[in-house]
Amino acid sequence: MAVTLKDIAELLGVSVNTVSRALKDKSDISEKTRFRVKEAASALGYRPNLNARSLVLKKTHTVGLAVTESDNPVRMEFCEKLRSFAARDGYRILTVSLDYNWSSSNFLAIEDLLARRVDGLILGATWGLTGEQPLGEQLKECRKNGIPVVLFGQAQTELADCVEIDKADSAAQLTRHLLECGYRKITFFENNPDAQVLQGYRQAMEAAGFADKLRIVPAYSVRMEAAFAAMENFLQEEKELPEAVIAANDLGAIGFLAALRKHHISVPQQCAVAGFDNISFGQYTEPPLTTIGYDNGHFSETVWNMMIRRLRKEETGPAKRERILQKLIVRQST
Amino acid sequence: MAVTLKDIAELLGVSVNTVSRALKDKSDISEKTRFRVKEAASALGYRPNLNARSLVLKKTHTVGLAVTESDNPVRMEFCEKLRSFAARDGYRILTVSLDYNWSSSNFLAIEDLLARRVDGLILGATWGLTGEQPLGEQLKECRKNGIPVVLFGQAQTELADCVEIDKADSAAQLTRHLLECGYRKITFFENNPDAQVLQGYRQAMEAAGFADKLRIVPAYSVRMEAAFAAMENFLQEEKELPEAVIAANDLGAIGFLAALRKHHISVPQQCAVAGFDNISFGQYTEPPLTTIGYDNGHFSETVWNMMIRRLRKEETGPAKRERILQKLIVRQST
DNA sequence: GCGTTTGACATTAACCATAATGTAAATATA
DNA sequence: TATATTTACATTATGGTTAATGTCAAACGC
Repeated sequence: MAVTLKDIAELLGVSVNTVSRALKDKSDISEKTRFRVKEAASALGYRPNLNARSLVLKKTHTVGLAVTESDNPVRMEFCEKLRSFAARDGYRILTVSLDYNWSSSNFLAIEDLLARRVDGLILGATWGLTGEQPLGEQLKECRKNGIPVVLFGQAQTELADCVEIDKADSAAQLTRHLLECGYRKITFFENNPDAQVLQGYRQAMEAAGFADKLRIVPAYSVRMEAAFAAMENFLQEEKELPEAVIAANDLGAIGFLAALRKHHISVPQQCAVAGFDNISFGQYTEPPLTTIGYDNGHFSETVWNMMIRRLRKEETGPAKRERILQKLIVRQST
Repeated sequence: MAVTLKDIAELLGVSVNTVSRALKDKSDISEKTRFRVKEAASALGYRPNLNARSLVLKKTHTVGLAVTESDNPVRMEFCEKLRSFAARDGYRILTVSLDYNWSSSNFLAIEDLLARRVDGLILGATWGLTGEQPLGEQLKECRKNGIPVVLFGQAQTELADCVEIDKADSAAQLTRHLLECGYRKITFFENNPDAQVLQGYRQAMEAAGFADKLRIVPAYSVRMEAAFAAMENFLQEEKELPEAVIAANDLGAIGFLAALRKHHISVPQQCAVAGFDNISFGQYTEPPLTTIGYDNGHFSETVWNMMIRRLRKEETGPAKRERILQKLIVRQST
């Protein structure tokens, strides 16, 4: 259906090669022929078939992006910024969403990206990534095939470049801030007992000599509705209000704010609230939210820069590791 | 570098075709050979080259998605849901971001999608889309080449299927709601004088006999920061506070809420606030936001269903048009 | 026992593009 | 003038896959 080089060649009575070279302004073509070819191409509405070109050149100018938590606005913003950096450099981003817990559908999604011969792979790493896992095999395959991989988030592997966010450190910073404010009974809402953030929380509490005040509520607080429900549930069950609560992220903290408001608990007077991620809504909540986060633009740019340097072979050494700075943003919720 | 059918064929001393057929469980292959081939394939780590396959089959199982306002969380959520519907049906979504105003880079972005031979194209339509525009030509090309196109948003063309959001109607509904609440001095913040929302606003005001109360402030209010600034500016310049303000979307409304709070203006007592889109944050603001919007999940599903029906040739007729229902959500900001 | 079917492969063509050679005529050089 | 070079093409190979034929021997029917 679509117009091909062959169609143009047959129309003009020249060879396919001539058409190809003419359209790309290469040598060995007379001005006259070049002109005739370009005329015919635009008259017929020729559009190169990039799949065929990729097949020959072994470059798709496509980078795969596989992310978890794709419903999180911060993550979405990250992906969007990544797309625009990539576009600037002539690459397209093919995005797939992964389950939060490692699953075979995740494996297949990445397999699909590789089957589509992406030039590189950017991967939101929330799993352990030990060598035995199928993902580890995929990463090794990528290395073998010269496909650069950049991980972002919390990765514990040397199999690929990584832009790291030290969640334990950020939790520790946040906890220290709350301690400095004078809060002691600080409760952390986190479903996953192995989460990095809990390590930071524990470490900071213990370092300050308040190990006995450690309090972890095993409830999801990464979404507003879930966090709202978790807080309501918590308020019903507990007799004693904590002095401060930490949510798994800002979305959760916003849910907390709403639940506390519903129960006429003033923030931060009766209970302080803090979250992670520094989402843009944080400065417009009531009260504005104290949080710790990174600059999403800088984060995505760092990830993309690593990728483009690999793609351009400006960087060819072993796996690099970069750490993104977290910034405590103190607002009125603490 | 990557393993091909040929590699397997040579290893086993059979033809490429045999390998291909064996791997796809087709006929004309003995059990023994099939087994040997599959063993070898997994041993070598064979992964089909989907670009080559696409070249032959003329199907990429990829749908292009071109959107404006890609920094809007509602839009991002829409894209994400679309991706998951597509994934369920075995398609990948290749997303490109377009400028809000029609530009040549938009043209090139869509051209790139077509050059990559997407099976279909989903397009966020915020432009007039008259026939003269290059986009109109691209849409005609798609039709000629049998590439289904689904537009969403506000499109005024018969060149493609369209899932429509009647912004004028929603503005009218919102305005009527405010009038019913007893507000009369209703100010609309909208930068674009030709915006559909303003037509709805005017129509509702005039129908209620308050044409003299029409008040439009030409300021951007589609982002929180911009809306915050616009409202502050407005409050400084104007002596008289409106009874209600309408923002171009919920993000803007949230910016308004923050600005009004800063100036100790109570909402909705001194000034009501309303927006568009029904973003999920709306129910967690202080006060919770009155808004009008559609169900994003239903919206994206409708769009995808149109696309998949075209892709599967279950629908082959002329351009279809579907309208998405808008729902007024009254909360405490009015 | 001989023609016919069929099972299990191989061969060839096609998809659309790029790149490496081949080639004939025109021009330049010795 | 004879040879070397250049110009402007065409031809062929290549990329990895699928699909349409080709082929040959074993199994089958009568």
